[in-house]
This record gives sequence, C-alpha cells and structure tokens, in this order.
Amino acid sequence: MVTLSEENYLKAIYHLGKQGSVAVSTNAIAEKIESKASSVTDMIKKLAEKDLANYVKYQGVTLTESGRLAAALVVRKHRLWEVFLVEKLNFTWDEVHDVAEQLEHIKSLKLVNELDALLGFPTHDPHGDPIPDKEGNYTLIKSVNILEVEPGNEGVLAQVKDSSDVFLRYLDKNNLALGDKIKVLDFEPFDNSLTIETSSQKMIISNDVAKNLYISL
Amino acid sequence: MVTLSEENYLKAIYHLGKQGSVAVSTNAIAEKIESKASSVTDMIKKLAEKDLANYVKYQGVTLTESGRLAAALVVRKHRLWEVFLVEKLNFTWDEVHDVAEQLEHIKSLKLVNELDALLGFPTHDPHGDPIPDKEGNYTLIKSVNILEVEPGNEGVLAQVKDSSDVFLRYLDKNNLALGDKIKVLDFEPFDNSLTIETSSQKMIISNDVAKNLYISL
DNA sequence: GAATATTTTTAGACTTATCTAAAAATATTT
DNA sequence: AAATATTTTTAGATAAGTCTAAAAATATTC
Repeated sequence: MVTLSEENYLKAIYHLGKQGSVAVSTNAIAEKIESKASSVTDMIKKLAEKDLANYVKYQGVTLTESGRLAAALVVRKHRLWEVFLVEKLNFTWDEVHDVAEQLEHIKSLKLVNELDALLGFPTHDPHGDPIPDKEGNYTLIKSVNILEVEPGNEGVLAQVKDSSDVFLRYLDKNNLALGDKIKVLDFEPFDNSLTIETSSQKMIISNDVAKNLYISL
Repeated sequence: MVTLSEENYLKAIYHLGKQGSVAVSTNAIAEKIESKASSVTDMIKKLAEKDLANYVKYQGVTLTESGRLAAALVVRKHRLWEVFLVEKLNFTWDEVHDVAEQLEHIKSLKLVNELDALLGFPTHDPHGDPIPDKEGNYTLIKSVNILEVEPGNEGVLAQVKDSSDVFLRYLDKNNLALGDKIKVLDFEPFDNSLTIETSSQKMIISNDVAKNLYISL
C-alpha cells in the first residue's frame, strides 16, 4: 500500500526528474513539496525500502520502474479529474488544481478507467499537459516555447507551463486559450517582451508570460 | 479544519444517534468504526473541544448543531458520489460503497453542488437512502419494513437497509430492485420467512432478507 | 588544495491517531 | 444493597510523518 504522502513524493520526483530518469536532489524535492530536507531524506528511505526509488546517500534519487508507474498513475488520475471538473462540472481551468490534488489519491482502478471512458479518452488536460495511459505512457506533443519562435512564424497554443490561478486568469482576461492560433510578430531586446497576434487581437506579452507559453508549429 | 478521522466519527455518531439527537455510547461507536473504546474516548474529547459534539463523561455523546451539519454534509457527499458512480460510471450498487467512502472526504463546496446539478438533484442514493441538501435536511420517505405489512397488501421497494456486497448481489441475482412493486402473500411462523410476489415472479424470502427490505405503500 | 559554503543526513522531539492494560464509574444480578 | 459484571476512562506505548539543530559529506572559492 502506497500512502498519500508517499504518492506526493513519488509525483514530485517524477516531475522534477523528467518521469524519474534523472536523479533528483533532496533540496529540490523539499522545495517542491514545501517541506524540509530532513523530512525528504526520511521519506526517500521509505520509498527505497519499498522498491519504489533508487537511493544512494548524497547522490539524489531516481524512481524504479514500479515507482515510475505508481507516479504516472497519480498524474493520470490528477489530469483526468481536471478534465472532468472542467468539462462536466463547470470549473474554470484556474479552479481545478486544488480539488484534483485531492482526487488524485482516490484508490479504484475501475473509477479511473470509467472516468477515462466517460470523458472520451482525452489525451491532454485543460493546461495542455499529456495524460498518461494505464501503462503510464503518453505521446509528447512537440511544442516549443514561444520565445524560440522566429518572428513571422505562427503556431497553435498547445501548453501552458505555469498553472497558478493568477497566470491562468491573466490568460482568460486577455482572451488567450489553448488551441488559439498565435503569430509571433516581434521580439523586443530591451525588456525581452514579445509582440504577438491572434485571430482577435495584436498584443504585447512580457517575458515572464512568454516563458510559460508553448506552441506547436 | 475537520480531519478525515474526525469526519468518520461524526458520521458514525450521526448514523447511530438518528442524526445526532440521541446520545450514543462509546462502545457503539467503537464497534461501528472498528476501533477500540479508548480511541473513541480520545476522539470524542477532541470533537467536544471543537464544539462539534456534546460530551459528558460516562454519559455518551450527541452532536452539536455544527457537528450535525458537518456530518450531514459528509453523508450528502457520500450519497451523491454513489449516485454518480452508478449513473455515470457504470458501477453496480454493490461496488459503490468503498469508493464513496473515500470520495466523501474531498473538500470543495463547488464540487458537491456541481455534482448535485450534474446528477439532476437526486433525492435518494442507489440504496434508497435520502440525500441531505446543502443545509443538511432531507425529507423522509415513509417506508415500512416488509415484515410489518399484512399479507394481501402491496407496495414499492423503496429502501434496503443492509448495503453489503453479498446482500445486494443476492437481490440482483433474484431480480429484486428498488422501485419494484411487491405484494406480500404469506408469513410463515415456523421460520419467520415471507412469500412475496413481484411482476415477474413469486418467491420465498428468509427473515434475514425481509428484515432489510423497506417498502412504501 | 586548504578554507569556506552548501547540501544532505542523523539524532532527537512533537503531533495525530491508534493500541493495550489497568483503574474508575456505572449497571446488573442475586 | 452488596457483589459482580460491564462500560468507560486514564495512563502509557507505538507508528507515521513532520520538524529543529547539529554533524557529516560534498561543492565551491580563493
């Protein structure tokens, strides 16, 4: 049995270490989970004991195959619930995170898979993040950060990296949504801002905003 | 903040004490929650401290108004999730309990109320139990145990008291479902069994089964 | 490459929720 | 109503998960 706390650590390692392949440091996990390094060390030992993580003192941690699968299943549940909340329960994309954070720990294989079916087997959540399948696999969308696009080129907004309320509400307020066609017009070296054009408007976005927008060409 | 454990105790007191009005004994709670009397005493003190329960040493416990409301909200969530699982996710009525037991602790007012709307504001769960509204109120269906019905009379199966897998599967196997019209034909004093007739069959049910069937006339 | 800074681990303490065993209060029996 | 039985509470222990402070290991700087 994997506890709620263990699941949260597995998820943190999974996200920080690119699905668990890259070694993750104690401090990085502590920061992500908002706990202390000493707590992380304790938990990592427990995960290693359960064969969910590979741990060498002072060398950081990676996930084992079963750890990676357990983490992917939590992420799968999180993202499916996010889709459910937006599509079926009228949540906005900035409201879903906290609730999905609770729902991701519900244990029932039937529940996840039926939910998946109810939603029509979605491949991405409301923020454009991919939803792992039952085996923990997903196909990456080949999207690039909008700052790497040469002025003159265009693409479709495919993913947003920051999922905080403020950022998502900024996008709503400025009429930017996943799936929108965006053309990059100009990069301003003075403040690293970007001028972009959508079907409805021409606008300037700050570097802080641009860093979080990913488009597929 | 009410913890998961506290919610389970509130629910037990709510159910054992007829929505919290009747004093409930320590041992009764321990049995319901499958814990020990000493653990119950500890928890009751905590609930009293938080003004969720009224507690006098050796005299049992009742719920305060805020305790009653908190308990009713947990029950509301439990029963709404059960309806969701059966109506939207193809669960059978004997599969819902364990999952609903987890889902009932998810904290989000918006979630409960949107779920309620998605399901069309149901008044009863798949076992015929009433679903409390936002204020914790519900209207009782006036149903009677089938053993109290005089032979010759008939009614509609409105509620089943036992919600264990085995019992619910027994009903499925024998084609008995909520809403079925049932006529009581004969009571057998030797083993207290009952002969009943539905639209599809005539059958004998044991006293153990009859005790759990409630019909509205 | 020695000195300093940072990161990580260890040791010990705290909280929540649980338990067992013993003591205290209440209920039941004769 | 005294003796016995049952219920409830208290006292002290345990496990999970967290913390602070100090020690140990690794990284960085001069």
